[in-house]
Order: sequence, then structure tokens, then C-alpha cells
Amino acid sequence: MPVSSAKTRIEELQELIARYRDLYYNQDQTLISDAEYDALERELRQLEQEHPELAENSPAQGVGSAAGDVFDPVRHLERMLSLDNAFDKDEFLAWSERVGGGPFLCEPKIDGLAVSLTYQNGTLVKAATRGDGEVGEDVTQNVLTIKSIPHTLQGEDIPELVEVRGEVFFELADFAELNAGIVAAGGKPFANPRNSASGSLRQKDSAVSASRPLKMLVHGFGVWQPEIKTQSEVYKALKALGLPTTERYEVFADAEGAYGFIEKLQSERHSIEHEIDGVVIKVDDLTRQRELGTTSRAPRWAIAYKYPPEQVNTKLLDILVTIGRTGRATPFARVSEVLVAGSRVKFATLHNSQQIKDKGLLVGDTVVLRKAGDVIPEILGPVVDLRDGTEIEWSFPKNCPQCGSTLSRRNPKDIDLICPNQKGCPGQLERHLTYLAGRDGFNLASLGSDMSWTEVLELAALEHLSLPPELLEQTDDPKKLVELDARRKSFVKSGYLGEETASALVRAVHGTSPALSHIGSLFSLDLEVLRGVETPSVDKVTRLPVIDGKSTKPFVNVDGELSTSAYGLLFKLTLAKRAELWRALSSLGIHLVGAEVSKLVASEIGEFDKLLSLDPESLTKANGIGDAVAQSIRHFLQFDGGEDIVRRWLEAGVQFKNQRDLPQNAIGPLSGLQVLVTGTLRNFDRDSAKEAIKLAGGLVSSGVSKNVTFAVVGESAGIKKLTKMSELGIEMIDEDEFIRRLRKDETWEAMGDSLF
DNA sequence: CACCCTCGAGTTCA
DNA sequence: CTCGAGGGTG
Repeated sequence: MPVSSAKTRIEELQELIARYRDLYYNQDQTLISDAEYDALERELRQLEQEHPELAENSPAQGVGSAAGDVFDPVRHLERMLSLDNAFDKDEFLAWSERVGGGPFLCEPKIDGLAVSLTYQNGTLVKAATRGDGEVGEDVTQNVLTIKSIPHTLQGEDIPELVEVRGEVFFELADFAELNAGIVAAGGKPFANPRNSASGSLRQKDSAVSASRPLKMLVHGFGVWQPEIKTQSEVYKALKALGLPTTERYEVFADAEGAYGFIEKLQSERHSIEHEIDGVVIKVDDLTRQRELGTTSRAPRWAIAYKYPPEQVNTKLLDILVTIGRTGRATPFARVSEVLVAGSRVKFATLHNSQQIKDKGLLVGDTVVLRKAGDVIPEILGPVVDLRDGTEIEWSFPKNCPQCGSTLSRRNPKDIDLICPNQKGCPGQLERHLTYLAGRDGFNLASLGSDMSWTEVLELAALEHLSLPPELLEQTDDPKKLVELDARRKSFVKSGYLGEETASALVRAVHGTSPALSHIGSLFSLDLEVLRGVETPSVDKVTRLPVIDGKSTKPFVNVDGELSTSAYGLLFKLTLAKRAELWRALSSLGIHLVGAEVSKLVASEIGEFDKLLSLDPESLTKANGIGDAVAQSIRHFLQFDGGEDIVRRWLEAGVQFKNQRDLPQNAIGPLSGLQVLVTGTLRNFDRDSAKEAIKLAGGLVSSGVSKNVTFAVVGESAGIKKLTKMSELGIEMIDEDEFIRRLRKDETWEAMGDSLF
């Protein structure tokens, strides 16, 4: 880069960094994510290295900015340094190379607030934020309210004067509780635990700080050094003085070992009680630390390995609305693609219009995005300072984007808008169908997957079901027979109704009619109808037909023959006609009636045709069905065409399994126990774990409550659940113990074995 | 009436 | 996973 343009860029960067820094340190605001900030700072440092003549007075030479003026300034006895960063393995290995290898001490890098404590003759006399590294703010009064920090040091060898450095932070569970309280009181919640900790520590009224459950962990000495040789002993010395230290440090002989720790912690990142943004790696030998020394801004003997950001900034491009299976209109955000927590995020849910208002989002805003619980992208809020005036307020569409009906509310005081075209909206019908095919509906994917070909033939004869002609061929050639057998098997297993098929059934190109315009005709579908199906291509995001898009005939193959999947679909639907009653009830798509309520209703009414003469009020006698559910069922039957659907299904010959009594739980080793599974298990997926518990006679609990007998805790279990469980004193066991308990009962063991 | 617990509904990406 | 709201209980 030529010197002139380098100069311009350096000035630009200096200005930006100074601005962000001021906001970050003095106003507790985060305009850009840490990762973006780091990128700026690195670019600047890089340029300054290339053009040292331009590097005077650069903010990159200092650490942080001058302290604000609310609190008294405190000059640190010894400069508080920050750490250099490594962002990938190569950078880390390069650092390890520079410092001459291990042993290394590794510990989590807490995402909190750096604070120094000064103890004089064992008494805490001063606590200060880092500030610019030289001068920080006096937060003594507030720090004194933090319970984990001793006011006086313990032990025999108490130094005359010592400075102790550490990190002040919130545990995640405490943070969640705090924010809930703030919101409940009508206040503005903190964006993240770090900001929250900073805000809490810098309260003018220390009574406010006292009410905030801050924690602190310390990690080093200033001014005074005990007579020891390694960093690990520093921790022991700190602990001996009664100071809180991390339990999570480990020492490794070489860089590979340390890197293993980095990877391990990354995978456990979310089961740690506080936020971490990386790992700090220190040369363990104190003599070597002294030899390596420090630069003006950071020690050479330590480095912070930073994980990819969990929170990033992106642009809110647009707000769109989807229509759910019950007609609910849910807004979601299209954002410019960003990498966060390992995946490229393009969309984020916005829940409802109230949320958009509450967060004050405008289309075009730069927004803070994170992955809640590591999975679901969530927009935390707009970065108001980055607005340029082109942002536009969003308003909820008046009409259903799928069918054009005027959106309305179920009840006047509801937040949610719904599409009132209950059984006619293609968008609703599409979602309804995928739900109906799913696990809480007819579960089409698993229906009949264990049937033998002979059984299939019997069923076909009984139900006038057509099978793919190529599978009915007769042959004596053993080679062909083997091949045929395989294809028959795969036919029995295949044939499910996913989003694509649902879309194909429900949508039609202009001028033709869809295969299915009403859920009542579900069991009347036949091959001739499927043969004629011609569907427009549908935009994956908006679920709207693409104008000028190519239409397809999804149930016909290239030769114009009906495809195997057409036969497969009808095969599955035929089986669905004999499904358990509760599955049929759930599949009707009644507001407030899902799998569980359907089971209750099924055991009340026993038979499907009872729906036609049902007084829903009578259902409220049953435990678990109240007024709202009864009214919803009534409304469905009378006003949403429910009776019509039931009648048409009956006409198509459904014979749902009469179900007055729900199957009793098996008697097994877990009889009468309520078991919760959280996190990922090695030998089970979510469903098979539930299955195993039920088979063993236990009840599966969906959430933490005091009724839970014990909890099976797998990999990366949620921190909130874990904290709550330990508060309630619930026994937590690992997967191995779980399997042991499952097998404890010998009579049951044989049955249980089939699960593994 | 004020809790606590459970269920329903909607959602993202690989 | 999370939110909100239904349903039961003290």
C-alpha cells in the first residue's frame, strides 16, 4: 500500500477505534461486535508496523481510553495490560513458537470486566476498573458489595501491599434473572452479561450494585510476588489468601495439549456457568515469563485465544410474515448473511409484532444477532447510533401473504394476528399437511416401515390400493428377485409427506386446480388426481409461487409414468386410515389441540365419529382439558368446517383405532419415576431416550420441576436447566448410570436390549 | 388469586 | 429452545 493511502486509512481507523472505544469504555455501549473491533485494531496495528512513521499517538498503542468522570480516577500501582489475541490454530502455534514452547497453563477467558483490587496489610482498600490501563475508576464501594470478594485476606503470609487482578462478571443464570426483573419493572434490559456487569459495577448508588449478584475470579498479582516458580502456584497462592480463583485451569506440556484444551472448552462453552470468549494461555514458568517481558500494551508470555463470535452485527434487510398451520402470522427477519457460532445465518425469528415494537427495530437497521441456546438465531436489538436516516418503520401487513384474506385476531386482546381463512388458505393447508404427516400427527414416515411385502399385498387387496407395477413383476431369475426384493423393501420404507410434497399437493399452476384444496379430501386422493398435478415452483423463503417460474409434475417421471412416490404416498395414507385415534385428532389441526390434549380427548370419546355428536363442554370433566380447549374444539367443529372434515374422512373409510383406554405404562425399573433428559446422549437420540423411559415404566418430564425424580445429563446440557436442578436438589446422573438403571430389572432387560 | 407445571406453536441450519 | 398461555392446586 502506498504511504499516502496508508495514511488516510490509518487516520480513518484511528478515528473509528477511538470512537468505539469511548462508547465501549465510557458509555457501556457496543456499536460493533468484539470480532469487528478486533479486526479494525489488527488492521491498524498491521499498517502501523508497515509504516511506523505514521504511528504516533495511535490508540492502538494504548489500552482502553481515559476513564469517565463519574468516578474518581485511580492510578494503578502497576499497569494493567490487555492480552494479544490469536484467532486460529496457526496464530496460536506461531505464538507458542515465539515464546519457546510449553509448559502452558490454560484457563477460560471470562467475558467480564477487568478489575484490580488493592489490599493493604490484608485489607481491601481500593478497587478499580482497568480504564486505560494506567488510570481506572474507583469502584471500591461497589466492589465491597460483591460477596465472593474477601474484605480481608486470610493466611499467614499476608503481604504489606498487593494488587490482585481479576474479572467481574455475571453467571448466566443470575443475569437472566436480573434482566427478567428489570423488564418486569418496566426497565430496559441489558444487552448481554458483560454490559450488565459493567453497568452494575458503575452504579453511583452502591445499594444498586449490592442488589446485583456479581461474581469475581482473580488470576494474578501486581506489585508483590510470592516466592514461587510457576503460574499454577500463583493460583494456589491466591486461593490461600482466600481469594476466588477458577477451578477450570489446566497445565499442558506443549502447544498441542493446550490446543486440545481450547477445542474441548469450545465444545463445552455453553455448559459453563458464565460467558467465555476464549481461552487464556500463559507460559507456566514464572522465570520465563519475566524473561519474555511485556510490550507497551500486553505481556509476551500470554495470549488470548478467541472463539468465533457468538454475537455479531448484521443488517436487517426485510421483515416477512409466514402463516403457520393454525393460521398464526409470524414475522421473521431476513438479514444479510453472517457467520455466527459456526453457521451462516440468513433469517431470524421475530416472534410477534410486539417484539418488533419493543425492540424498536427499523428495516435497514444494523442489528445485534446471536444464537439463543446455540441454535435459534435471535435479534437482540438495533444499533441506534449506526442509523443514517434511510431506515423505515415496518408495519404488519393487512392481508395474509398466502391467500389475501384480511388478517384478524382470535380474541380482541390477542397479540397474534391470524389468517381467518382457516381451511382454505393454501399456506395454512401446506403447514397443516406437514404437521399431519409428522411425529405428533399420523407419523407417516414410520407407518408400515416394518411391513413385509406379503402384508403389503394383503393390504392392497383389502383396500383397493394400487402398487407400482414394476414391483409386482413375477420372475424366476434369482438375481432379479434379489433386486426386486430390495426395491420392494425401500418402497415400504419410503413415501413420506414433507414440505415439498405438501406444497405440490396444495399449489396449482394457474388454470388448473390443486390435488388438495381441503383437508377433508385427504383420504380421497387417487392416482388419477396425482397424475394430473402440476405445481408452480415456490419460493423457499416466502412460500409464494414464483412468477414465471417453471412448473413441474412431481408425481410423474420422465416417461410420463406415475412415479413410485405417488404410489408410496397413497400407501402411507391408506395406513393412516387405521392409525390410533389420538393421531387423527391431532391431525385435524385444532387450535390448542396437539398430541397431548388429543390423547386426553381420545380416551374421553373413544371413537372418531363421536366428534359429530360431541358436546365439547363435557370434555372439561377430564383432567387437563379446560374451558379454552373445549371452546376451541367447539369452534373448530361448528365454524371452521370441522364437522365437514370428520364426515368426509369417515366417508373415505377411516377406521382409527378405538381408544378409550390409553396404553398403560409398562411395569419396569423406572415405574412411577419421572425422568428428565437434557443435552445430547451418545446411545440415544431424543425420541429413543423418551421411548426407553416409557418402556421402562417411567414418565418423561419436559421441563425441570420438583416432580422430577432424576435427570439424565448428556453433552452440552443447558446451563439454565442445570442450575435450576441443583437449586431444586434433583439428582443428576450420566448416560452410563442411566443405562445401568434401565437394565437393573432382569425381567425387563430382554425388552430393553432391543433399544440399543 | 397466585403460583407452578405442562403443553402448543413456531423456528434455523447442516 | 423459547415464549406464552391453559389448567390445576393451595
